[in-house]
Amino acid sequence: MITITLPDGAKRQYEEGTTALEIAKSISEGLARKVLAAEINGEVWDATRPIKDDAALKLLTWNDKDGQMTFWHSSAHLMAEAVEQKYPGVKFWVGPPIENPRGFYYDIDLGDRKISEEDLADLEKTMRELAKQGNAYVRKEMSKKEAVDFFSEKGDEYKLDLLQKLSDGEITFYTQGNFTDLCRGPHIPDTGFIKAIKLTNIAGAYWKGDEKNKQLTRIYGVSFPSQKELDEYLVLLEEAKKRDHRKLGKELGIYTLDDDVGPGLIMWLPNGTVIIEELEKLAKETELEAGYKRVVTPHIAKESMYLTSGHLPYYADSMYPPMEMEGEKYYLRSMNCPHHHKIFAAEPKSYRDLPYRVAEYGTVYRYEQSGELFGLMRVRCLHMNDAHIYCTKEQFNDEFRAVNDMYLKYFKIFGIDKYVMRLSLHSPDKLGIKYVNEPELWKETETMVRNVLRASDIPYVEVQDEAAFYGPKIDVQIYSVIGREFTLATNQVDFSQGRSFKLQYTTPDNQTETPLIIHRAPLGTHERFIGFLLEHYAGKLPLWLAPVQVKVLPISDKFTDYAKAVSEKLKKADIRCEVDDRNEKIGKKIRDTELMKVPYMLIVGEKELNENKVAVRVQGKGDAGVKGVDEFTAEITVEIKERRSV
RNA sequence: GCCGUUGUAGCUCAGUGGUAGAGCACUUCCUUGGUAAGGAAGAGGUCGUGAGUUCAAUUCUCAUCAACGGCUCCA
Repeated sequence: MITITLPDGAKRQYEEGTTALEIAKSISEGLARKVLAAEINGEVWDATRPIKDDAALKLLTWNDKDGQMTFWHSSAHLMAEAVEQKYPGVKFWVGPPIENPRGFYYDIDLGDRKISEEDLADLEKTMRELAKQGNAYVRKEMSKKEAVDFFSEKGDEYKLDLLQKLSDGEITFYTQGNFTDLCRGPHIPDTGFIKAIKLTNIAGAYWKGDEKNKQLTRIYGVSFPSQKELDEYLVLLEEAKKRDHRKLGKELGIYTLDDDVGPGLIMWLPNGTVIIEELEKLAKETELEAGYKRVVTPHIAKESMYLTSGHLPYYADSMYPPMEMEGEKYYLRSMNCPHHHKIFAAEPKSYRDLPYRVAEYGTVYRYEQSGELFGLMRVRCLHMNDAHIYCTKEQFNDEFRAVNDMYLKYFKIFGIDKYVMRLSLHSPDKLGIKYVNEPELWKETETMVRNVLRASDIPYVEVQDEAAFYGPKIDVQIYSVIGREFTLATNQVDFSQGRSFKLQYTTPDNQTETPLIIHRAPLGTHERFIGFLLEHYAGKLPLWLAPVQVKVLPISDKFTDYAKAVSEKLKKADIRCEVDDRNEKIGKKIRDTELMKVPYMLIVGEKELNENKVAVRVQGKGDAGVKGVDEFTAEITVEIKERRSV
C-alpha cells in the first residue's frame, strides 16, 4: 500500500501502482472526467501513470495552468497525427504548448510540400475526427538504442538530433492512435478531452531558432475542452484587436506612415503631437526635480565617434549606412550616449560635479530589419526619453535606486501594473563577441544591480544573455494586446564606455578616476510608450493626455456663438477645447465625440444659454448634470494638474 | 533578412479577362433637432508600382515596394 497526501492534507491509502486517474475516480466520477494530469511531489505526470511510492498528489484540471499546458501539449501531438496522416513522410521537430498567445504549435519539415492557411480548416477537421476516437496517450520508456533505431529507420534527422542530448533512462515515447513521438510528456489521458480546435496561423520558423538553419513550417493552434470556451477565447481575441494601437492610432488621428517617407518612419499628426508634448512636459518636470540638466545634441556624428564608443562593430548592420562629406563618414546616430559622453568631456570634471546627469529627448535612427517593424512599437526613427548619469562607484547605488524610483513614480501616474522587471545579465560564453571582455567587471556590476533591486523590494526575473554590450541592465517588459513582448523602459549600467571615451574626474586626493555611467529611459521612446499607452487605456486617454480635452456641442446653430464663448473661456484656462459647429443633430455630435474618446462634452442649448451654464457629459459614462462654466473649469483644471488617470 | 498572406475611394470592405461598386467620411442644399447615426444631391479611384501573356489586364504570370502573421534581431 502507498499513502497519498492530497492538497488539503488528507491522507489516503492505495494499492501500489494506482494511477492519479483511479484516485480521482475513488473521490468522484465527476472529478475523474475532468482530470487532465497530476502533480506528483511537485512534478507534473500523466494521470494514467502508476504511482509506486508514497506521494503528495494534486489533480490537475483545466483550471490549473499545468493542466492547460498539458492539454495543449497533447493537442500539438494530435495536430502532428493529423499532419502525418494527410502528408505522409513529413518530419517533426518540436511541438510545445505556449502561454502567449495561448495554445500550441508544431515545427514541421514538409519537404517539398507547401501548405497554406486554406489547408488549415481541412487539418482541423481531421484533428476533430481523430479526437473523437478518444485514443489514449500511451507512455513507453525506451533505451537510447531503440529510440535511435526507430528514427534512423524513419530517416528523421530532427528527432535523432534531439536524442543526442538524451541518455538511457530518460527517453520516453508517447503514442496516440497512429502517431508516435519522442516526448518527455506528460499528456492528458486521451484525445477525447479535446473538443474544440482552432488552427490559427502558419509561419516559418528557423530550426533551433538559428537563422543560418533551414526554415521549418510552424503551425499554431489553440484547443479547448468545450466549444463554448473556444468561442469565448475568439471573442476575447476580437476585443483585443479593437485596442490594437495601430487601429486606434489611425482612428484617433495619432500618427501616420507614408510609402514616400519610408517604412518605420512615424509622422505624428497634431493629436499625437499633443501627447508627445505632455509626456515631455512630465519628463522635464520630473528630471529637473531629480537634478538632471538638459542638453541638445545633433542627430549625426562622424564614424570615429562610434568606433570610440564601440557601437560600430556591434551594430553597423542596424545603422543607416554612412554619408560621406569632405572625406569623412558620418552616421545617423542610433543612440545618444556618445554625444552625451562628449558633453561630459567638454569641461574638466571634479568629484564635486558628480553625479553629473544629462537628459535629452534624443532622436535616434535604427535600421531595423524590415520584418521587425511593428506599428509604433518597432520603428526606424525614435525619440528616447534618454539621460546619462556619470557617478562614482560610491554614488552608484543611490543613483541607480533613484532611477528605479523614477520608474515607479511614472508607473503610478499611468496606472501601469502589468509588467515584468527583468534583470538582464550577460552570457559568459559570449564575452568578447557580444559583450565587452571584462569578466570581473560584469560580475561586480551585476551584483550591484541585483542588490539595488533586492533593496527596493521590487519583484524581478533574471535573464541571461540580454545585457547591453557595455553592462547589465534592468528592463521593464510589457506585452502588446496581440501578445508580443517589448521592452518599455530600461536602466543600464555601463562600466565600459567611460574608459573608451577617456572620461575622467578628479578625486578629492587629486587623482583621476573614470566614472560609472547609468543609461536610463524610464519612458522608453515616444513611439513605443504612446503605442503602449493607447493599448493600455484602450484609446481612452486620461484628461491630461487627451488631444482634445473638451468638446462643446451646441444643440443647434442658434447656440454656436454661446458655444464659442464657452470654448474661448476654457482655452484661456489652458484647456484643449473645440466646438462642433457642424449642421448635425445633437445625437450625431455626441456619437462622433464619443467615438473620438474626448473626455468631456459640454452640451449647450437654450437652457444653458439663459443660465450661463453647460450640461456636462462624461465620455463613456453619460450625462453628468448642469454646471457653471467656471465651476467646470476649476474642476477639470485640478484633474489635469494632478494628471489623474481615472 | 527569412517563411507565409494581403494590397480596389480618406476609412472599412464587395467585385470583374471587355478600363469599377457599397457604407462611413467629404462638399452643397433641406432640416434647427436636448444626450451614441435626420433627409437629399454631388464630388472622389490610371484597382500599390513596373514588366510580361492577350485583340483586350484592376483581374492571369513574373519582378518590385509596402502592410499583416510568425522566425531571427533589438545598443
